[in-house]
Amino acid sequence: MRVTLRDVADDVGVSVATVSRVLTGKSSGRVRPEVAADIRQAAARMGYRSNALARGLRLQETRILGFISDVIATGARGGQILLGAQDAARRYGYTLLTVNTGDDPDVEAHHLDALASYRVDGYLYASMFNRPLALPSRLETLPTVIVDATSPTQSTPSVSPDEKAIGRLGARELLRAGARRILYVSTPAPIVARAARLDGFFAEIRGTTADVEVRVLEIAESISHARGPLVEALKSDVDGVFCFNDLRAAMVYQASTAAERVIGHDLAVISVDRTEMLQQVLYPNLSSIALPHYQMGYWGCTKLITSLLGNSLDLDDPSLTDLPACALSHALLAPGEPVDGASCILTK
Amino acid sequence: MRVTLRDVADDVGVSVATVSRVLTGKSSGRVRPEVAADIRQAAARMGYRSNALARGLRLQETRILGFISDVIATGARGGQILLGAQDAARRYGYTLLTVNTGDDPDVEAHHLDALASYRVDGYLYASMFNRPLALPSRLETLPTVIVDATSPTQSTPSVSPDEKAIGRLGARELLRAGARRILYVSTPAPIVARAARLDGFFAEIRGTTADVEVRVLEIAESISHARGPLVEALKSDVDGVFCFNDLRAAMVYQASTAAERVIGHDLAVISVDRTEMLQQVLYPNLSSIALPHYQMGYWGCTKLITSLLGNSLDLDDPSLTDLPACALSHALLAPGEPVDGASCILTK
DNA sequence: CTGAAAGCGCTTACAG
DNA sequence: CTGAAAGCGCTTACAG
Repeated sequence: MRVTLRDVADDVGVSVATVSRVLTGKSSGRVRPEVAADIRQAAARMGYRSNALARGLRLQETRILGFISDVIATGARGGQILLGAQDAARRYGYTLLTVNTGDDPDVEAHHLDALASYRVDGYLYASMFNRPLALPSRLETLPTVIVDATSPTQSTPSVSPDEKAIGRLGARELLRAGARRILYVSTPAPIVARAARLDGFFAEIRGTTADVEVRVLEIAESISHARGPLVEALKSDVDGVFCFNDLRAAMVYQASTAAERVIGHDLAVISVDRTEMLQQVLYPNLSSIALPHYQMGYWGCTKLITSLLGNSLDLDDPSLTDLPACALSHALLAPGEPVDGASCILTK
Repeated sequence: MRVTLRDVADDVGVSVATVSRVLTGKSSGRVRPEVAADIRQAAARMGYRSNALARGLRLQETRILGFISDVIATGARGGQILLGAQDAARRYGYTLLTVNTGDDPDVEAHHLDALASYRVDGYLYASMFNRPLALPSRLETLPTVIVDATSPTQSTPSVSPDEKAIGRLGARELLRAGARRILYVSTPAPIVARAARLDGFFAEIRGTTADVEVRVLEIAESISHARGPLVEALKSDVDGVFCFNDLRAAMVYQASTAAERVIGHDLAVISVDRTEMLQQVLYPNLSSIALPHYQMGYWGCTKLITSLLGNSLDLDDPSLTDLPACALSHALLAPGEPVDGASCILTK
């Protein structure tokens, strides 16, 4: 039913070998140009589409990559990683077999079986947030790149956001906006980003000559618990707030009303995540440092493919070397001005 | 390098035919039980994993399904469709080849080529929001199910939310909470959901004996434009608000502060979408009707697979017949009480 | 109960 | 410049 090499060969009156040579671009100097043209034309006319299974079987190379994520493709951020990876894959003629484990080892095992069955050439292992992430042992010996996480043993290449740079950047923006008594709204969760952003933040503060006071407040993700402490903290003479993420920034917005502090006037606020929905909803617009999810996906996939092909990354390609931790922003702090970039951490 | 049927056969001392029979479950009464046991054991010991490419080539059936979406897998809601589809696929031994078109015809064409190359058995075509959606012509003759959209020509099976039921449900909840002067905050976008939810809403209102007044206000998605009209509207004697979606609900929350109306006290609010992030951020917790994304994905994928297998849907399976347009909810209107369900619209 | 053989659709070394 | 042939790893009708 589907048209095959054989069909095209019969139509033109040549052998399948010749058709194959022409259609895989191995014909220059090896097939008469007129014949090649005929073949290409017939293939197009007949709607020939090479069978990737047969090709994969023969070549022991499928050009399929397994994209494994915990619960990532579910959230908006994870979607961006997937998109970036997909764009990179497309560019090199690869396709992604996506799979979600829901952080369930049984589900993961099932999916790893499936991916192995389809003989994917390599794996992208994506995490829903930056953390040390041990690869399932079955993947340890296979071509794999970790995205938005790091290998605890450094044995696998990975891309993750430069959390310290994010902290630095946030501090810089608040200082630039004139803030001197800063509230740093953090998370109680012991994740990589908590410590690293705080480090970067203080590193930047120490580097300034201004007299700055910082208070760190950790709040949970539930507004009902966070509200009280936040209102309390905002009632003091705070003039700048660094928010660990947009969720907390949204809480700060709510609390600021109760504390009768006007954001953009009494208070400068900077946050991290650039959540689209909150961008549309918060007033005045939230200044937020974007995490480079798309870029990490793109970089991770390119890294994987080039290593599969035995090449190294093309460092002249700006999409590979220019990995900002943030791009444009509604700049509440200095309206109209975009917030600067900070880079990713690439291993190997 | 990879272990094959041949390897297992040699190890046990039988032919590949016999091994194949045992491993595909076609051995009962056709292979001696002891031999079968030996084979299974050897296969497990050697870590044999059947080659899906060879199988697909031989059987002309790959058990791969193409999951095509516009920009859907990028958002949180789209992720849920994908998850549901993935769970259904896994249950039947299928795997998903996911592809994002970004609403770009060239990208779509490229991906359709790729999916055709891999000889996927069928297609799931998912939309980022409920709309009439014409299938690319190449898919028209292939097994396809549309998810979160409807075929304008009714020629392709589809699942989409029962928007009217959502409108009805919202009205019912507001009435139950005692609201009598209702503000219906809609969207100016001419999409299916706008008209259908409004229809359902008014149908429900007309069915009540209470004396209810409704005012419809359409606002765009930008807080800076919406704020003025919303504050204005809320300053009147409104006692209930139906929000077209959570984004608008968040705007209503903001505006209510400026209008000095207290949500949960002066105002009952019901919304649609159940956006997780906003659930965590809005105070008091937002009552929001969830859209059945996971269920639509699950249903669509099951529908596709059963039609591929020549079966019809198993209507005794509750996960297929019980498709609520909403599930649990923080019920601001009547704290603690979950909001009822409303079903999906399934075609064919 | 079991095996030899054909064939799914490709690619490429080999021969001419 | 071109073709016949082998082989990737399976499954299954056919023969025994």
